[in-house]
Amino acid sequence: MRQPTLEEVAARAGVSKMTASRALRGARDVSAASIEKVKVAAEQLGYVGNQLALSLSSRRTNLIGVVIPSMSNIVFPEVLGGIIGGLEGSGLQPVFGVSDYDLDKERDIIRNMLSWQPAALIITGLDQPEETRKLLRQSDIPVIQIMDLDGEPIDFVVGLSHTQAGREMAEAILASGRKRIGYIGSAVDRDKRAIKRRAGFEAVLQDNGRYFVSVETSLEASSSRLGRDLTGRLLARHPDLDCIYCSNDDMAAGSLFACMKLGRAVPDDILIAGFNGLEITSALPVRIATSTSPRRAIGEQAAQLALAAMNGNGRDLARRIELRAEITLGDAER
Amino acid sequence: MRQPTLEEVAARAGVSKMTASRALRGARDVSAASIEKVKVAAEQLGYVGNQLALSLSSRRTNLIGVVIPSMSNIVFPEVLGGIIGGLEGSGLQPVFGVSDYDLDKERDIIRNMLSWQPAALIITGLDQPEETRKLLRQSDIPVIQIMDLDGEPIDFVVGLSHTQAGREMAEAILASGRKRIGYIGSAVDRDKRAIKRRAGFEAVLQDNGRYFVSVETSLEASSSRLGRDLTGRLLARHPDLDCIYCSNDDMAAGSLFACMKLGRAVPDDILIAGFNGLEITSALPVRIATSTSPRRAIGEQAAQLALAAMNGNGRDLARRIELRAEITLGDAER
DNA sequence: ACTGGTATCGATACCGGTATCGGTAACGTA
DNA sequence: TACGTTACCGATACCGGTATCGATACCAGT
Repeated sequence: MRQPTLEEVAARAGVSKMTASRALRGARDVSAASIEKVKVAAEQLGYVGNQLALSLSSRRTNLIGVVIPSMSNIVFPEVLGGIIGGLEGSGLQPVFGVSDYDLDKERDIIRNMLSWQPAALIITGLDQPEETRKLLRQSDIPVIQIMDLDGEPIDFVVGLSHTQAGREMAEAILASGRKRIGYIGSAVDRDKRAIKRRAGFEAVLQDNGRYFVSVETSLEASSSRLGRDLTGRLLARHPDLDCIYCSNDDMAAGSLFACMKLGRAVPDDILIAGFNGLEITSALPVRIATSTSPRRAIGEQAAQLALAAMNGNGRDLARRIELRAEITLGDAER
Repeated sequence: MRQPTLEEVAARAGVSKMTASRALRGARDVSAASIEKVKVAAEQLGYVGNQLALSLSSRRTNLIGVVIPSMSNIVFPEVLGGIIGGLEGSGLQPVFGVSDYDLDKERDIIRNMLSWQPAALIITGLDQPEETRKLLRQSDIPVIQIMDLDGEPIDFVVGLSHTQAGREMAEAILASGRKRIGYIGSAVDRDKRAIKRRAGFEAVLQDNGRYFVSVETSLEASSSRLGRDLTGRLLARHPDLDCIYCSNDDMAAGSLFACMKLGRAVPDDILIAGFNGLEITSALPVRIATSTSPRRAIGEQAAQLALAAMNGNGRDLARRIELRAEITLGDAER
């Protein structure tokens, strides 16, 4: 009554285990007649196969480990969608883990994944501590770090420079004539990439003899609610701001809603800028500025890179793929 | 230079493979001295372990297969978050698959997952065709269907009645005095649960001698942009609507934005109703109606049910856990 | 008739762990 | 002293597949 094994399928088909194995895998050295018999037997028994045995025996798995920091920020599920898409038809199975932006947790997840002997690993960010990096180097499989470019890659990296994204947004905003700029930030202790964007933004401000007029941050994860609340506080203290740079689009949406509630005209009176280019920004009644991160493309490219690296052409592969975030300022009427 | 095996760890520690295995697993029948030696050896070699061999040999895995229809609708990542949370500390590893609302794809994913011998399976919805159900029954592992309650469960089910949710929303809306109600729908061929909500809603309308004044639907996946566009069309034809029921909150947000753009007062002039209770609805400058689906709770309960069912107490477990969506009409000023 | 090649198949040895069970040493007890 | 118990350990047999290699049968060519 258990799941039937290959042995049983073979017995029923009147051939050896080995022949049955070959028949089901479509390998050579089997007669058409045998293939037919085995397929019929497998069908009748509802044979499913055992990947554990397969992988152990053949010493390769079809697993790709993927570690992301969060599930509640839609950006990462979108990256996963890209990875799944990029793996489509390759026969590879992604396995996910969520680190909650916790580097210790990330290490544990990676260790756990390695014990499944994955064919490759895709992890988020470049900020892994030495212990994790050692684990990854020892494992001797392709490691692809995604999302970020600012840092020292282990192996392959696909992403964008967040410092640069912050810098470009600052330049665009300054060019548009905004002068009194505030900042609201979420998860300021954990979200390394938001920190880099802010740093890039502030660097440009400084180069132009400016600085953030006011800053409101929180340890909480980003959300539109948090964006709304921090904006409320920011504007209570500094009603004269003409721009608010937000750690991401969730925050920016909330910031916009706070402005609407206060009767502030966006973007004429005050410009709201975020990051990611979430779908919702294209439906809002007024435009906010954002840089559209190529998150789906990052997933796809990472998946394809993983495939290529597994197939041995590791030598002549680009070890660094830079994708760019595209800025929309939203000053213009659509 | 390969990953070291248990054999090598044992050799280095000067004990047998078996003793090393026991030491690392914390099993009994090993002296403290041996445990120490083995742990040191494992540490020195950077031993990671091989789950494939472990699972094949012990005939049990720590895998829980999870199939969801989409990654781009934030609701499902949130369910996954709940599942991950519910599994925390149990040593179980969730493995995800995304079906894109495609039942054939779902079957293939399930077949693939079964070949990994998971300890349990969590799948979305109750609308699997017979072929898939047969596969699941044969597998002889606990199967937990989530999100929905309207249908015939295979084994366990955790969710809510979408028909009921639609019905309740209709009742609340009618009770608030709305009379001319329109509907906008997304993915109308695939999103079975949205279909059920609409059916429940319409049933109540009918009971009250009413009907949708107008309906706009699309095959596209739900998005705020689609909600905005469909609302635009709806109001162009029927400017006198005093309520729009949307297939979900993404659509409802877009619908709201369209109303704002048109200068319609929400909710006084026109009420927008959605489903899910997405985070964003709590930050909007005006309130929209929604039913908050207990999606994280569904994930958590499903995970706990899976744990319980695996541990053999299958007999005396609730086979059906009903959670309820909580309605917020949003008429009241907050 | 003999040789070599091709197509097909199966026996055997793994893969890297764990389950099981029997063996040995040390210790307590009659 | 003999015996039973307990603590600890390792040999062996798997788990369910695949890799590898040799065996067999059949055919064509000389």
